[in-house]
This record gives sequence, structure tokens and C-alpha cells, in this order.
Amino acid sequence: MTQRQRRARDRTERGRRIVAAARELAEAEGWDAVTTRRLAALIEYSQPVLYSHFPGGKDAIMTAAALEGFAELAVALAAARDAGIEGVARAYVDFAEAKPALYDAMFTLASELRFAQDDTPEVMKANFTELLAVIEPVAGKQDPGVLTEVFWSTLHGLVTLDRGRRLSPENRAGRLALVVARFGARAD
Amino acid sequence: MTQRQRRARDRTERGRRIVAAARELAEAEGWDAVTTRRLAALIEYSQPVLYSHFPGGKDAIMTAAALEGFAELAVALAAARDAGIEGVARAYVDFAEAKPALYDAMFTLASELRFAQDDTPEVMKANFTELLAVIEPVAGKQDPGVLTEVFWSTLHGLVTLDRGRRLSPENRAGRLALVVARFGARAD
DNA sequence: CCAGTTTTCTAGCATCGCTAGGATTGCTAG
DNA sequence: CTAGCAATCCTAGCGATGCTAGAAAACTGG
Repeated sequence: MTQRQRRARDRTERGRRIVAAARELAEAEGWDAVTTRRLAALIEYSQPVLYSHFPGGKDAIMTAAALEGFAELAVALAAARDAGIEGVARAYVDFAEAKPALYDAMFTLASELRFAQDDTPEVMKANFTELLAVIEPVAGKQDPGVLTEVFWSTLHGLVTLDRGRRLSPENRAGRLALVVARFGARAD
Repeated sequence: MTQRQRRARDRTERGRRIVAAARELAEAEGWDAVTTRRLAALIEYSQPVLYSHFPGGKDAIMTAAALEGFAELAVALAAARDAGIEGVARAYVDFAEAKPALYDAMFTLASELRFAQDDTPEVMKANFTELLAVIEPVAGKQDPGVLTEVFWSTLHGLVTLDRGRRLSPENRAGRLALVVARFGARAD
């Protein structure tokens, strides 16, 4: 019976290696470079093995990577909670800059992951909760949940537009300061 | 000589038809469905004709569509200028909702188009100028340009996250109201 | 050692963006 | 009017993609 356990362990380990290889390759050369053939070569197996782990194919692998990303982002945001809005905003932007491909998988690609619904994974809700924690004190009479959505949208917009070279690079620090200024004040 | 002119006219007309067909197909079935073969079939020519118009291939066609989009968005924003921040914000969001594929081409795909640079097309700068016009009065001591970048990021984030089903649908109106509340107040 | 099950690989399909080379068309000069 | 030239267009094909069916291999329990 232990053999069966070992085989199962090897299998899940291999699944992890697939996602890890996909993430590495994506960060290095972008998601377009993450092909099933290259992925198979990296884990030293043939293509169909990927589909035994992720029946959904490449999309499912990206989704798995995205879920890892949500967990990591939640940790980063929680660590910055004491630093308030500024700390959380900076942590969010830093995360997106450090792992751009992963961020893409989480928010731009992988459209099957839905937020704000019953079947939304817990790790995804955790991120929203972290943002809510720092926004709630400054909400005043405004709805904290809605304000958090707007705050989140601002951070997401900053990240994506900045990466697409659509914002002036020299204003990066200034933008973050203005975000804090506009969202940090209590509205009543 | 008039024959030559007519041929040139037919040619540019055909170029327009290519972009128009691409836009229609993209809005109907998404950019993934816009293949060079389907595009060629729609304009009733063979594939290589596309490349004589757009040597850059599919990317160049998407870029051409994006440039049309920038022009149209600038018009929509200018028309809403008198309605202030709320009007412009609503016009922006409405545009993105009405032409989602075009919006994608403008901001998510087509990464070769850069903003805030010397070689940035005039139509793209026009959009920023329109946003700046309504933000400037409320900037106070804050830098108008930087504040406009943040405002724009918020709108962009709202649009993209909302479309990815990542925000709760029932809060749509509330979010826009909060954007106006947070950006409409003069900061000094 | 031998069946039977599970796992893995080889080979291939349809489709993608893109391009080379030949065929067809239209223009021009004699 | 026609021969030759130039521009235009299409057929056919290349390499690569995601994905899958069916054969081969390995491991299992008796």
C-alpha cells in the first residue's frame, strides 16, 4: 500500500513541477513562450502527461499558476497591513512588478476565475479582505466594499497601464502618493 | 492618370474594409476568432493581400483598429467634457462597454503603441488631454498630470476588472459615484 | 511467471501566422 | 493591335500551436 502512496506523492509532485516550470518560463519569456511542448520537455515527460494532470490543458495550468499567485499576493498584503493604505498599495504594486507574468495570469488571462461569487476560491477572497481591512477605516459614510473595489481598480489600472508603457515612468512614485492622498482621507 | 488614382482609391478602401472586418469580427467573437484566413474570406481576397496592406500582419491590423478606437474615444470624451468628471468618467466606461474588443486592442493588446513619448500618435495624446481638462480644476496643489494618470488608471481598472467578472455587478453605479466623490473634490 | 490495469509515449489532426514563387491581370510602348 | 513589362494576386506550403487517439511500456496483484 505504501507503494500506492508513493506513486500518488510522485504524481502530485510532478503536478507542482509543471506549474513551477510554467511560471518560470512565463516570467522569463512571457506566456506565449509557454507551449505544451516546451513544458513537457522541461519536466522531461511527453505532452499528454500534462493533460492527465490538467485536463483543461494550457488554460488549466495557467489557472493553477494564478491560484498560487493569489495565495502569495494575499500573504504580501497581509504583511503590509500594519503599514496602512500606503503600505498595502506599495505591496500590491511591488508584487505586480516582481512577478508580471503571474499577475497577468491572475487578472488579465485566466478569465474563468470569477470573483465576488459563491464558487470563488477562498484565496481570492482573502486578497479582497486584505484591501478592505485598510480601506474600511477611511470609508466614512461611503460603502467600504464598493470603495475597496474602486481602490483595487486604481491599483490594477496603475499596474497594467504602467507595464504597457502607457504612463510616464518618472511619475511612478508620484502616482502612488496621489493614490494614498485621494483614498487615505476619511470621507464623511 | 485617373486610372492610377482610382486604383489607389480602391486600395485604401480595401484597407479600410480589412480593419472594419477585423473590428466587427472581434466584437462578435473576440480577437482570437480574428484569423487571417477568416479576414481574407470576409473581404473576399486571399491571405497575402492582408500583408500587402499591413506588412506587420495581424498585429498591425489590430494596431490600426486601436488607432481608430483612440480617435473615437477622444470624440466621446470631448462631447462629455461639459459634464465634468462624472460625465467624462461615464463616457469612458460606456465606451469600453460598448466596444470591448476595441478597448482591448487599444489598451491590453497592441503593446507596440506607447504613450507619453515623442512618437506617440496625436489621437492618443488627445485622450489624455480630455481627461486632463476635467481633472485640472480639482487638482489643487497636486500635479494635474500625475492626478490625471491616476484618474485614468482608476477608470481603466474599473473597466478591465468589471469585464473579467471580478467586481460585483450590482455595485457598478456605486463605484462610479465613488470615483467622482474621491476625485471630484478639490485637494489643497 | 502471468494476466490485467495503469501509465506513458509515438504519431497525427486541425488550425494558426506567415511567405515564397508562379499565374494572372492590367498598363505601356512600339 | 500587339508584344513586353510591371504590378497584382493566388496557390501551395512551412513551421509551430493545442490537443488527442491508439499503441507501447511499466507496474500491479495473484
